[in-house]
Amino acid sequence: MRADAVRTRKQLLDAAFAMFAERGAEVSVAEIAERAGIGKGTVFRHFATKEDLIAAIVGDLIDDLVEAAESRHDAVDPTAALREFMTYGVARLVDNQALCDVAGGSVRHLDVEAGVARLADAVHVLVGRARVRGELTGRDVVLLMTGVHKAAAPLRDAEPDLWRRYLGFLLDGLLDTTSSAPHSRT
Amino acid sequence: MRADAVRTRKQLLDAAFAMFAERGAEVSVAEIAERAGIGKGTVFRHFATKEDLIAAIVGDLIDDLVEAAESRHDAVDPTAALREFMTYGVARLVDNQALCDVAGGSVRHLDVEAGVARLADAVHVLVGRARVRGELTGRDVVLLMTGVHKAAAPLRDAEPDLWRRYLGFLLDGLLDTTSSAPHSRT
Amino acid sequence: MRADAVRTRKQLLDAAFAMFAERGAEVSVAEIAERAGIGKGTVFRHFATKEDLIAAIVGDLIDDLVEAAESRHDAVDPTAALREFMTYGVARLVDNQALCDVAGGSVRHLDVEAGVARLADAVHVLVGRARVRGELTGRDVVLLMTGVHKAAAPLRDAEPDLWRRYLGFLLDGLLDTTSSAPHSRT
Amino acid sequence: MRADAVRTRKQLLDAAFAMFAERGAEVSVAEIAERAGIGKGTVFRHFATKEDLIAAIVGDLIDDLVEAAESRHDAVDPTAALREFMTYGVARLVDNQALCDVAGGSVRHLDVEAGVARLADAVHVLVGRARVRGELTGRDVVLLMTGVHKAAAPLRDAEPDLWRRYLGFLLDGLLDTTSSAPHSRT
DNA sequence: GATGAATGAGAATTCATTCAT
DNA sequence: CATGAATGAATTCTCATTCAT
Repeated sequence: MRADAVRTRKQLLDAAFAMFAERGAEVSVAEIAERAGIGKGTVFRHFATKEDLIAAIVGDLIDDLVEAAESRHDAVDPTAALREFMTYGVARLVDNQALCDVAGGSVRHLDVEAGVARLADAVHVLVGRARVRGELTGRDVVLLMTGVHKAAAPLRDAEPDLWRRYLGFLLDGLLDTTSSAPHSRT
Repeated sequence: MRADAVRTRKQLLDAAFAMFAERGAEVSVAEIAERAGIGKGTVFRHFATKEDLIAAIVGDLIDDLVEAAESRHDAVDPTAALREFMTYGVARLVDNQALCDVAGGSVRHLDVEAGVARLADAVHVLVGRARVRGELTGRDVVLLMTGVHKAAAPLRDAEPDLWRRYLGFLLDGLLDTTSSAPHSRT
Repeated sequence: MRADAVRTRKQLLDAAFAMFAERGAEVSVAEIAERAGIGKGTVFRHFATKEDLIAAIVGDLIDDLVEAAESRHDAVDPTAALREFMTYGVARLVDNQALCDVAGGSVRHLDVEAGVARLADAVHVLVGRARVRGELTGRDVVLLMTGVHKAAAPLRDAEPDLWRRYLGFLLDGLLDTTSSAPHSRT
Repeated sequence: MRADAVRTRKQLLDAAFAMFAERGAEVSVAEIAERAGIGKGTVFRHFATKEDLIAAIVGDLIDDLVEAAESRHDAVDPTAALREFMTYGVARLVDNQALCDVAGGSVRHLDVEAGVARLADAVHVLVGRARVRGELTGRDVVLLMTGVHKAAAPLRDAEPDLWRRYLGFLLDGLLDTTSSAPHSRT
């Protein structure tokens, strides 16, 4: 890909990211193109359909979360690592509210589903090492993160930190708190 | 209202309920009318706008939940009552998947907002009597219920009971478990 | 026709007259029915189509004007009579602004056309006796009256009497002013 | 603007002009698009709303009249100039029958109102120099022109030149005829 | 006879997508 | 390659008219 095409693509992704985050999937391609400073046709040159564009944006978000999970695979305190990861992840979702709302289910896209699967795997490793009550899969954690976000979303403007309280409730139910220093008794 | 009008209205509400539950507020009035076996114009005779129709559907759901909450106001075991109510409520949301998605906030309708406020009040009484950890309002409980539902929603078809596990996690974090027999120490 | 049917018809005509006068032909049959305190179906029992109803209303106006013209057929001062008639007629049109606006041409109805023809004939007699410049038919006078009304109509609210000035201009051009006492020199 | 877009726009304006002239503002955008041989969406690409389209059409007509008035501001015989202008103006209205009907007041559009104000000003200069009876503003002249047109409009097809007679009546009432040779007495 | 419930043909407008320039 | 002009299906909503009760 040529240098200017790369730049154009970045402008497009930045604009789409920002607008989807602000207003959800309802934003029109025309608005995104305008904000990106490019023509409508150019959007479709990069992404065959609007859904492909959304999938690309969501994909970037997922990639970021995968990295966040993997970077904690060798954490000294795995339970704290899981807690940190979930906090980080929900914060990301909150940043992208409407976008998540989009990813929540209305988007049925192969790339997204593959990304979610990768994320679930990466998180599963975290879960496996952490001290959690009962059975819990990486996929469970991913779903629960979206649940925390969506529970707090209606009041995002009024109480931007509400999700932290809700995540706290969940973590209290999920984690074996004594495990916050799991190796100390060895 | 005439007998045939009552029947038509019921057909309309049933169709709208089912389609909103399946596919959310995105379904068009035309589709609802077709499924109900009535004309487009008839929908608007019963509900002046599409939003009014949605509000009516959601309103019925909310009324049911309000009643479910109020009927437990004098429960002998208030903590169990809250648990029961939340279980009942999430089950109702699951029945109406996308509809909840609608109630979540995307719909801005006076009737809905009033209903949600009533529900929060009714639940607040339950919360006040139950043994819960820390501060918790009726509104928190309502929001958390939608969160549980939405977390499990993507897998509703594959694992219809997933929400029960997720609700269990939350309740573990929320309730003071010893309170399941609150009077035992008297 | 039974007595109550007569009463119903009068309510309908009164309501239709008032609403057409206020807001023109755009008012819906439903609104007229409501204002008349009768059912929509009853409107169509009396008038097969909305246009028939409009024609009836306009017809009443025309009948009134025909009478106004005929009552002056034997006036002592025919030129003054014509002037009076035109003043009376434009005033009637102004009362019914939007209605006239409707009758102005958009309505193509046999009854209306017949009424206008009768009116033109009745006015023609007036014109024939008055001292007017050049050729002038009854139909000309009728059309000119609507023209005066329509010229002033856009400012009806701001300057309710503007039409009197405009009618004055026209009469100055139309009438032989010395004729105000046409028989005095005999 | 691209060459093909210019052509499309012209087709659109021509079609809209003709159809508004024939049938007034009631014609649907769909019909205009069909007559222009373009898609419905293309109409809205050029004019955001139907009212904008109407305003554009009427605006062109008004601009033409403003120019016609201003070009006569320095006429040697001001009274003849006013007569000429009014003749020219009514002729333009006759070309656009229903369109004028639109401009008459039913359309409430900022651009149109501004244009009419400009026209009234330009005509006022003409009136100020002409020898007219009594008080007469530029706005009066504009309104009276529409009145002449509308009076004759119902018979436009049968007697296309009827408006000339009616304008003659009005001018006889309006103008001080001796002024047709204003310098003769010097 | 009266009623108002039901109808469905439009109307204006939006927007993802295609394609000529 | 990039552009934005053109498209037309889809959407919400209105209203004259019909007809079962």
